[in-house]
Order: sequence, then C-alpha cells, then structure tokens
Amino acid sequence: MNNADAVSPLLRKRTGELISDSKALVSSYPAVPITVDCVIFGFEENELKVLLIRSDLQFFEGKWSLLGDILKETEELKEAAYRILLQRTGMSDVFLEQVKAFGSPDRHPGGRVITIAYCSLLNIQHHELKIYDNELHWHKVKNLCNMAFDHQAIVVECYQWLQKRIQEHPLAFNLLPEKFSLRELQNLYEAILGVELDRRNFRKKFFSMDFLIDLDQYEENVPHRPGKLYKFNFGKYEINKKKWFAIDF
Amino acid sequence: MNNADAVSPLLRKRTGELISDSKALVSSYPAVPITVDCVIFGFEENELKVLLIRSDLQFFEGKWSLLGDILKETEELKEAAYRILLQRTGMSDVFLEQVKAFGSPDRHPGGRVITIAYCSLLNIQHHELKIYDNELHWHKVKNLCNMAFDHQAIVVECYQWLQKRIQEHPLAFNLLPEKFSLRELQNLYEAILGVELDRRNFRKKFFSMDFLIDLDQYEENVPHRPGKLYKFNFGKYEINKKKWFAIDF
DNA sequence: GAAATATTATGTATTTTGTACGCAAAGAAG
DNA sequence: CTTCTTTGCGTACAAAATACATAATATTTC
Repeated sequence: MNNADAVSPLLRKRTGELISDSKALVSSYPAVPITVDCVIFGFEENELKVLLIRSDLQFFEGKWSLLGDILKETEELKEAAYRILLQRTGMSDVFLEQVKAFGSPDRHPGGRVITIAYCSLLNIQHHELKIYDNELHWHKVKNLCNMAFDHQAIVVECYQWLQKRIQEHPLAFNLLPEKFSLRELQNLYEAILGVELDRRNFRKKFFSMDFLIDLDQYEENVPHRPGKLYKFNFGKYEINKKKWFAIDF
Repeated sequence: MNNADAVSPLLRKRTGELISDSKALVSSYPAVPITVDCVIFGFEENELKVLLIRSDLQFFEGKWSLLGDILKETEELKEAAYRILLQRTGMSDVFLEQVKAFGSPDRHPGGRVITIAYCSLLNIQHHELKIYDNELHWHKVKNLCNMAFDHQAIVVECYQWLQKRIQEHPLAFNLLPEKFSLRELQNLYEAILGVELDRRNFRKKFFSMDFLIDLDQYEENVPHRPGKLYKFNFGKYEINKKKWFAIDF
C-alpha cells in the first residue's frame, strides 16, 4: 500500500482546478486485496445445503470455508464468481447473483481482505455437476458451525436473501431438476422458508400463475402414486412477470 | 500490487499441508483501491432527488459524481459511508444500507477502483442538514444525465432497490419530516413508485397497519383545509413487523 | 357574509384473493 | 380385496384489495 500521500476526495480542497492525472491519483490510493466468495446452495433429501471446503489455513484448521478466490487484475466481479463455480462444480450455466460485500478490517487473520459474496443455486442431481476435490462437501444449512473467517455470517445473509427472493421471483426452480413434481416444489419452499403449506392451496396458487408447463409425464420409482411432472416456463415469466404472486409464509 | 508470486486458493495444490503464514499469503494477493459511494436520496417538491457533486477530475469535466471517498485502512465499510455522510451533510443519524459493489475493471479512468455503493435516505428540510460545499446540488432522479464514472448506473440500481424496499419496509419515513400528513406520505409513495394511488384506500391501508401515531396536530400555512399530522411508530413496528403490508403498485 | 372551490376525512358495496377443509381417484402393500 | 398413502380436484368461508359515494372543514372569491 502506498497511501502516505493519498488525499481523499473528501478532504481535498476545492481550488477550482481539476485533477488532470487520474492515474497518479488512483496510484496514491491505499489498496486492499479482494476476493470473491460463492455461497453455492443445493437441495437434497428435502434439505437446503451449501457447498463448503475445508480451510487450508492452519489458523482455521478443521474449519469449513466458502469457495472463493482472489479477484484477477482485469476481471469483472461476476466473472470471477463464474470462474470459481466452473472450476469447483464443472457447471457454467448456473444462477448467480451478488449479495453483499464484507469488509471488516479483521475478518482475515492475514490482514485486511474484502470479499464480495455471490449466491448461486444449482441442482445437486445435475449430470454436469462434478466435484473433484475431496475436501468439498455439501452441508446442511440448518446446523452450520465451525466455519472459517466470517463465512458463517455470510451464509446466514445469503440464506435470508434467498428466503426473501424465492417468494418474489422464480429462483427456486434452479435448485430442482428441469422436470419436477408439485410435491418436490412444495418441499423445497417448505424447507427453505421453514413453514408448512397446504398442498391444495399451494397447487392452486402455482396453477393460477400459469407458469407451469404440464409435461404429461409422471414420476417414476416412487413408493406411492406417481405425481405429474412439470417444467417452469421461464419464457412466459419474462414476458409477464406481474403474474408472479408472493408465496405464503 | 505484488501479485507476481500470488497463488490463488483455486489453483493451489492440496498437499494436505496447511498454510501457516497467513500474513505472507495475504501480502502476496494483488490489491485494488476501494472507495465507498453514497447515494443520498431526499424528497423535495414532490420529487425524489439525489445529492451530487461536480467531478473534480478533468476527465469528467462538468459531469456529476456521487459523494464518495477512499476507504481508510482500518475502517469498516459502513463506517466510511457514515463518515462521508457526516462530512457532506452534517448529519449522523441517517438511514444507511449497503446496496451493491461495482467493480468493472475500466470504471475509473485512472485504473481499477472498486466501489461499494450505499443508499442513504434523509429529510431535506432537516434543521441539522448543512451543505457547505457549493459544488453540491440536489438533482431530480427522473432526468439524470451527464454523470461521471458508472455513477448513473449506480443511482439507477439504488433507485430500483429503493422502489422495492419502500414497499416492504417503512423506509420512506426517513425522507419525510418527523411529523407528516397522510397526503405527504402518499405523494412520496406515488413519486418514488411512479404510480397513482387512491387516497381513500391508501389511508385505509396505513391505518389498518396501525403504525401511525395520531398527533392531534394539524398542518399549518397550507392553502387549503389542513390535514392531521402523524408520526411513524418505529418502536411498535420493530415489535410487530408482520403487520406491514406491501403497498399497492 | 355567502357561495364556490379544494381538500380532508369516513364509509360502503363489490370483487378478488387467501384459507380451511372434504372427498374421490390412483397406485402400493399386505 | 382391503387398507394405506398420495395425488388431484372442488367448495365454502374469511380476509383483503378495489372502486366509488358522501360528509366535513378549511380557503378563496365575490
């Protein structure tokens, strides 16, 4: 860092003269290492899960960490998040959105590091999903503990963000296979929101929105009467978003 | 920047050995200058406004810029935002929330600078509000143009964030005086959301939430029948948030 | 001071949406 | 064939959103 002679815009006296050398200005600014962390959610056995890796810092020995990396010099923030996702899961076409920047001066034991947290949603059963590193594991979001850095707080923020978002937008479908039954969809909402919903009213609500495509196919290998399978009509949703109603809580 | 020998967590080979010197690790990371930018909204003459300053970079001569500053070495992100607010407006007890990080590599002509955008809401008529710098001006959000950096995009994101938020939480009151009439409140919602609402139903909705305190005082110096003045009961809201209903759109 | 005008304040009728159930049909298991 | 579970459809009732009517109170105008 080279901030000895940095003059912040806030303290700079306005002389009427404009700053001509903006490169010199920026070089005088103190700099901070930036990382991007991905909170990758999946849904398995009726539980919301998050993908974590064992920390490779001695300081956090045995603790779990989010999947992150250093931001490259000429890389977009989102680009970095996609890069992490691709390398860790083998998947490229996944839902990804920025949630929040975390920048407490003491959040990293090695000095100040600011991280931008991204939330990602994917289908754990997807055929493209390939997790090579055996230090990677899916963890139930319900009982997280023993996490490195401020990563527990980051997961909590992303989880709350997700709870709000799935009620307002059709994000939840990213966590399911392309074809799903209404029961699977309901289980997902119940698990994420932590509530019990009435089957019949849940069904009625989704049908009234008219975004589900009836595939005229049925579940297989279920130990009960198979339910119909549906697809979400993302195209129709984009055209007429207003018909999306908030889900009960 | 000292990233010649930086090894990203993603590429680091997992040998089973843990990293003991986390300070050396962080020092090897490339670093980026960080700024915090405040999108300060106010409400005046039935219009949403944003506080801007003339850019002091020759590159952006004549263009308008958000109020921002360099992040200090041991400063919390939010702390920096409060510092900017205090120095620019003289106010310390204002609504402030992080909205998004903006980090395109080319958003600053002097080299890469990442900024964390905060949204702030204040009452333009507040007696504590003191704007010293005569390069500072309130601008209508409706017709912004000629802005420096990516600041126009940042304002747009914050505006959209605000539109969503005022429907779900009682943020709007931060833009009004402590005592306000129902008409002022409705004008505020109509201006921010860009819709027309029915007076009688708007009133009914707010009264049914039961968060407004009837002050038994009336408007003064208005050219028509004075309306009753109310205060928002933040305490009651904190206890029973569930009674907040979404406002119409 | 009376009438016209503008705005506040309150109410009601209708429609739409949410909620709580009942029950038949389809498959699985014994 | 009977029992159990789950899907799928329907209906009655309660709550909320919407549209609109009218009275009350102040200012302005003549």
